[in-house]
Amino acid sequence: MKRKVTLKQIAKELDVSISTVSRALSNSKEIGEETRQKIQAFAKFYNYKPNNIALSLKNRKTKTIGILIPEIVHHFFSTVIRGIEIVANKRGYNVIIGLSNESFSKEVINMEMLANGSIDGFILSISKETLLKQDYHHFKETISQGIPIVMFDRVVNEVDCDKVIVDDFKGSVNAVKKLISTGCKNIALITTMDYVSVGKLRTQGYLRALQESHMNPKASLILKLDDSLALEEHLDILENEIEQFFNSNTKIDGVFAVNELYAVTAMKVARKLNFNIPEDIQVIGFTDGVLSKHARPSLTTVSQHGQKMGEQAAHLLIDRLELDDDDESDTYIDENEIDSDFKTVVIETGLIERDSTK
Amino acid sequence: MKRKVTLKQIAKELDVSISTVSRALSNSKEIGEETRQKIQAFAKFYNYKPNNIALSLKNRKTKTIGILIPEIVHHFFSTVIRGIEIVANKRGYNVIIGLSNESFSKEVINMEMLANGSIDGFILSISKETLLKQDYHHFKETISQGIPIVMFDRVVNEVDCDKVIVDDFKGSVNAVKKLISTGCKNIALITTMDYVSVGKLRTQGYLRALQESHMNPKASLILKLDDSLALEEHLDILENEIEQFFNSNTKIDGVFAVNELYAVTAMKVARKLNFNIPEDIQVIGFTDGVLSKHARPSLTTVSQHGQKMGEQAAHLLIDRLELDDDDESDTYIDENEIDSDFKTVVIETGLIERDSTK
DNA sequence: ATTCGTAACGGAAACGTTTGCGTGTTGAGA
DNA sequence: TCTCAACACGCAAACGTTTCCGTTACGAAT
Repeated sequence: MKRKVTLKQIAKELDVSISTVSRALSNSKEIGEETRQKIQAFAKFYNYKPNNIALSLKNRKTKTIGILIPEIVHHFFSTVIRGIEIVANKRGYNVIIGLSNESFSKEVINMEMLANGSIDGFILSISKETLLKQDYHHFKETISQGIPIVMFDRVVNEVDCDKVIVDDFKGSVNAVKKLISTGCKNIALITTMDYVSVGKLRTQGYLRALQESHMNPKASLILKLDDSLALEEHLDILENEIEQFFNSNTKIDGVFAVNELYAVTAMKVARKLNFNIPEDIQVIGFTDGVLSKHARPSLTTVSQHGQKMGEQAAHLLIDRLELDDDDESDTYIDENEIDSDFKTVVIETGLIERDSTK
Repeated sequence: MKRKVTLKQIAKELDVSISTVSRALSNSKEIGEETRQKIQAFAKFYNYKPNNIALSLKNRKTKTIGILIPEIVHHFFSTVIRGIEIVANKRGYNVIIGLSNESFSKEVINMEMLANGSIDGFILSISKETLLKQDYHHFKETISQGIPIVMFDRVVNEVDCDKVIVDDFKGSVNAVKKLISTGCKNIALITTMDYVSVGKLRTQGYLRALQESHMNPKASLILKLDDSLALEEHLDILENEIEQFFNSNTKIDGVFAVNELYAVTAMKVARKLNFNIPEDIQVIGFTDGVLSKHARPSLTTVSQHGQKMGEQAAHLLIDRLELDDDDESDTYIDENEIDSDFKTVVIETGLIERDSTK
C-alpha cells in the first residue's frame, strides 16, 4: 500500500526545499533548469498529484458544487443532474449530491453539512415540505455567508438568487390550446395541490387557455390530487380517484395532466371505461419522461428539457463563482450592483406530439 | 456578507487561545466552567461550524464517498444511488458523483480527480468500454493507494475488492423456468452482446433453464442486439429488429429479455403482429423499473432491488473505511489477512409477476 | 576592492483544525 | 514557608499546499 506521495516527501528525497519542489512542478522559471527537470521526472515517476483537500483549504474554494434535490429516482431530476455534471466537469468542477426526500429538515441538514466548506455553491430544487412551510431561512443564510445558490424548477420569489425555470404557464397554455384547437369542448385538468409552485402555474395556464378561448372553467372538471398518490405504491388509489372523476364527468373529451404519471393513469382509466384515445378523449401530460414514450398510445407531452436546465444552472453558478474570484476585494460599495443582477433563465418548453392527441 | 466564523476569530474576540476555544467546544473538561460557557455561547451565537475541509486535511479522511456510474438517467442506477445516499448519510458520509457515460477515459479521469484526496473510497459500476478493453489498471492503482473500492452490478473478477451483485444467473434461470412451467415451448431470448458481464450471465441462465428442462436451445431463438439500440433515440430501429426476429420465428410463445426496454418493445411488436399477451406469447423482463409497472399489459420482471444493492455497497465500504481507521499502524504483517477477506454480497432477485405471464 | 544585480533556492506564514506538551497559578498538605 | 498536585490555559506542530519574502553566491560594473 503505497500512499500518495507529497511535496514534502519529494523534497526530502531530492534534498531540496518544499517550495522548490512546488515551484519546479508549476514550471516556475525561478528554479534552475537542472533541478526542475530532476524534480519533474521524480514527481512523474511517483505519479505525484497535488492533494485536493490541501488545495481547497489554501485557496478557500473546493471546485465542487452541491446539488440538493428532493428525489433522485425521478427522470426529470436525473436529467438535470446529468446536465449539471456535464458542464461542471467541463469547467473543472465536481458535483456532490444531497437528497432532501421532500423533507424540510433533511434539506436544512444537508445544506448545513455541505455549506461548511465542502462546496462553493448550490444548485437546488426546493422540497415540497419547504414550499408548504414557506420557511426559506436556510437559503438566505447560506447566501449571506457568501455561498451562491441557483434554483431550478421549483423556485420561490422570496429568495434572491439565480434561477432556471421552464415556462410552466406558457407551456400549459399551449398544451390546452392544442386540445381546444383539435375540438375538445370539455377539458379536464388533473393537478396537484397548489403549494408546489409549478402545479399552481400549470393550473393557471390551463385556466388562461380556456379563458382566451371563451370557455368557462368548471370546478367539476378539475381534479386536485394529493401528492402522496404520485408514489408508485399508491397506484391503485390514484387509479380509483381518476376513475371516479371520469364517471362523474361523462362529457370529458380532453385531459391535461400536470405530470406524466397522472396522464398515463388517466389514459389507462379511459381505456378501461372503453373510451378510445385520441378519438373520444385526447390526453396531454407535462414532463417528457420514459412513460410518455412507451405508453399505449404514446403520450403527447410538454417537454421540460431537464438536461438543458441543468446545463444552464451550472453555467450560472460557475459564472458567478468565478466572477466572485475577482471581487474578493471586500468592497462594500458595489454590493448592490451585484445583488441586482440575479438572472432568471427561462427554458422554452416544447410540445411533443404523439398518439394521444389528434 | 458575513463569512463563516473560525476558531481563530472566536479566540481573538474572547481573548483566549485557539486551542482553548477548540477544547471548550468539544467539551473538554480541561477548560474552566466559566470560559467554556462563554465560548460555547459565543460560538452558538455566531453559528460556528467547524470547517470540513480543514478537518479533512487534519484527519486525512473526507467522510465522503465517491460514486462512479456509467449513466444517471437510468432507473436502476438512480435507485442504487438512493440506497447509497441513505446509509451514507445515516453514517455521516456525503456522496460525490462521477459519470463515466460508458467511456473508459472518462472513468479514468473521474477516478483520478476524486482519488486525489476528495474521497475516502469508491462505489462504482464499470463502464461498458472498460469491460470491452478489459483494462482495470485504474482500479488496481486506486486500491493500492489505500483507497478501497466496492463494485456493484457490473463487476469483474480481476479486481480484488468488495462486490455487490444480484444473482443474474439464478434470476434468469427462474424467469425462464417460469415460462416453461406455464407451457412455453419456444422461448426466445433477447439479449445484448456478451461483453457486459451481466448480459452474459443472464444468457447463461436462459440456456441452463432450457437444459434442465431438456429443451434444446436454438440459435434462431436468440436475438443479440447492439447496445446502442437501447438508447431512446433508436427506438424505431430496435422495434424493427425485433419485428424481423418475430417474423422469422413464428412459433415463439415466450420471450425472456435481459432488460426492461427490450421486453416492453417485444410486447409492443407482439401486439402489433396480433399476438395476445399472455395467451399467445408470454414475456418476462429483467430489471424492475417504471416501464414494467405501466406497460400494457404490465410486465412480469426479475427485480434487482437496486436500493438494497446501494445500501449494502455503502455498508461494505464504510465498514472497511472505519476498520482501516484502527489499523493505521502500518503493520505490514497482516496485509494478507486483510486482502483475503473481500466479500461478495449477493442480493436475491425476485420474480414480480404481473400480467404479461400466465 | 566595493557595490550591486540577479539567478537559485530556503524559510515561514497562511488556510482551519486538533492535540501533545509545556507553563503559570492556586490551594492544600507537611 | 516550602512543595507539589491539580487546574486552566497557551504554544506549536501537523495535515499538504502556495507564495511572499528573504538569503546566499557569484559575476559584472563601478
